[in-house]
Amino acid sequence: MDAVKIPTTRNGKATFQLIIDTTLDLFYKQGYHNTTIANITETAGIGAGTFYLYFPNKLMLYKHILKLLQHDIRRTIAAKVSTVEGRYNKEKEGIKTFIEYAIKYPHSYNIIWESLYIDKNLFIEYYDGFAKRYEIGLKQSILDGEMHDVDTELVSYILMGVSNFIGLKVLLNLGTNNNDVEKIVDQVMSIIKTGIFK
Amino acid sequence: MDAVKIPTTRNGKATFQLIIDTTLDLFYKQGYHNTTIANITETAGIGAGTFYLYFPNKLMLYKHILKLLQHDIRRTIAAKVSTVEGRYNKEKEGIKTFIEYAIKYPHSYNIIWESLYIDKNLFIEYYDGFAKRYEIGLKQSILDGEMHDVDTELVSYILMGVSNFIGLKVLLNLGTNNNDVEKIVDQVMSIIKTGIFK
DNA sequence: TCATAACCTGAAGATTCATTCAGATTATAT
DNA sequence: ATATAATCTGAATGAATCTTCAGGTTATGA
Repeated sequence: MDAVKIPTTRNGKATFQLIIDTTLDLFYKQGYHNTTIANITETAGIGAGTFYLYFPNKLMLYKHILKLLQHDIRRTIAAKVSTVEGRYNKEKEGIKTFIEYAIKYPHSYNIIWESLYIDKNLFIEYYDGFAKRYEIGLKQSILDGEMHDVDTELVSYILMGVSNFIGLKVLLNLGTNNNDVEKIVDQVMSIIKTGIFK
Repeated sequence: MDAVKIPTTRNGKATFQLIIDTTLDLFYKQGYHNTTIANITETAGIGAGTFYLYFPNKLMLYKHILKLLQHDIRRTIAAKVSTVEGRYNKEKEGIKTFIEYAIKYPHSYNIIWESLYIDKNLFIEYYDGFAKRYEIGLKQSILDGEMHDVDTELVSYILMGVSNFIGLKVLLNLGTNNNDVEKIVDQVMSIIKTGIFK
């Protein structure tokens, strides 16, 4: 068996969820590679064998968690973006939501990035998928005349790079100005809008 | 002993270097966590005990390598940037050199990023240091009237984010347009210069 | 040349960790 | 009520890996 086994009863579901919650916390604190199965089961207060009732190994558990997080982060951004009009506002809302998300759920941010060092293909799938979605909106904005005729693929990577590094900065508390997300986002947007050179 | 022991004789230096070269390759191909000491010594064709003659453990070897790479990448960029005049040209040269470096030495790029999941402080030190250097140049450009009065800390993170994600894109061969670095850099610069919105 | 320090080896012990499994408990549907 | 499936346990096995060390080789400087 190499797939995740979904429990059917109430007790089973609770244990399943307990494993996921415990693991989220441990992966965040210690990283994927430094977290052992024994580590997870002991912290969760369950028998070692119970783990294997639901997950064939640590990697499958990671993949399962990654999928959950990806859905959640995308859903959150999509929901927020849909509440505003115009590409500029949508872009701003997207970046803001992403950074807020990174601050609110540093676990997620951390675990998604770690995929690069667990299974490179997971990472590629994630960011390539993200970029492709981005491009759809960008292309529309160009058609609408809201945006210059840029290379949408490149711009989607640029925007991901910007969001991710600002997220990283805020998350790791690098530098000094981390207090006010709204303010940070405003500045980022103004730079994206008009460029930095005279 | 918890430090790296530098060899004194010619043979010693050769073995030391052999360990580093072998490890660079293995870390790149398999990642830090999937690379064992036995793995390194066998590939290098030396006895297991020889490793411990120079490095107390894998982490110290990693730190040593990371330091070497950081110096090299910074030196390379600084050298290139100093050959051109004006902040815009310097910025362009910096981004171009960074991306070229990532393509030429994917090992380095990969190993530096991995620090986030080996020892978070190493990662923080690296990028915070990089940002601080960046800021010096940016501040000067503002004084010279070449650049808008932006938040230099924020802009340095934005520029790092952009370079890193473009590097990532090219490296992982994401998307389609990866052939011509010069062309990519030109587009990136034009976006940074004038912004993306009308 | 030869004493000495540096260098090198790989088998062996120690440790950590993943995974199994026989046996026990619990929930649920009929 | 009870048969059945689902759930749970944790000691035990075994595989992978780190690290040491006693003994051997090589290079170098006096």
